[in-house]
Amino acid sequence: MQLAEPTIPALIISGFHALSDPIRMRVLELLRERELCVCELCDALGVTQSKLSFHLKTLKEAALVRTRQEGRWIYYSLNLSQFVALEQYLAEYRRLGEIFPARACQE
Amino acid sequence: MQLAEPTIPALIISGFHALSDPIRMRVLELLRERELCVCELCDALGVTQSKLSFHLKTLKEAALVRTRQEGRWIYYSLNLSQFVALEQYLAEYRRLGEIFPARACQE
DNA sequence: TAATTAAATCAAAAAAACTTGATATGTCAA
DNA sequence: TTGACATATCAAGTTTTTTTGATTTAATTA
Repeated sequence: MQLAEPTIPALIISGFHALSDPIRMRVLELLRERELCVCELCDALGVTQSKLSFHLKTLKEAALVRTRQEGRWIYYSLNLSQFVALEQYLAEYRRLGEIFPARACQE
Repeated sequence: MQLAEPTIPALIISGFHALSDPIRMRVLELLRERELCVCELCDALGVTQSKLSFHLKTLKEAALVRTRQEGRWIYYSLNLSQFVALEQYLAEYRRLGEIFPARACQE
């Protein structure tokens, strides 16, 4: 992945990138219910530990998840504030629509 | 890119993927001002026509932009409804935070 | 301490995304 | 018509991302 323009924060780009993979999306959807450790996620998703670890790292680097250690387990949970940050980035576009509403009758 | 779970619509995945590249992001930011034709975007971004065409196709397949032909020019503009769709997908996660607020004093 | 388990890391292979330069397509103007 | 221009497409090469299997690290239990 190439470097972003200064105007586009790296966490925004890496956040959207993290959201663009089905396995990672499924991880996030599972974490909506509650925090889960890696082996629970492995079981639920039916993917190898090593593969999952790769995707968890991607999610963590994008700040979409947090981790917490308990004994030898690492529990993953959602970092909602980063979801909000991405949502707000998109919301900037919607505000535009309110300023310049699409003209009717133009396709 | 792998196939998504049935629960995750393809346009959501491809939308986030389209948003994960700096060139495409810059295109979208330029289009916030007004619709632009390909050559205007080329000039503004300083990228080759062929490269830009590749990225525009990605954006279009993700339904983030629309096109309109005028003579030999193709004008690109934002498709705000798809931005809203992505925003709403993320907003589902925020709703969660309201239901299960993060406990204070925990890291 | 030795064995076991959870998870991360690494290197190599595979797959996907992106770039490049050339060519094709369609539109307009001379 | 012919030529010029705007854009899309294509094939080849390059880079990045993802997968795989093996290994490592760290924590726990026997």
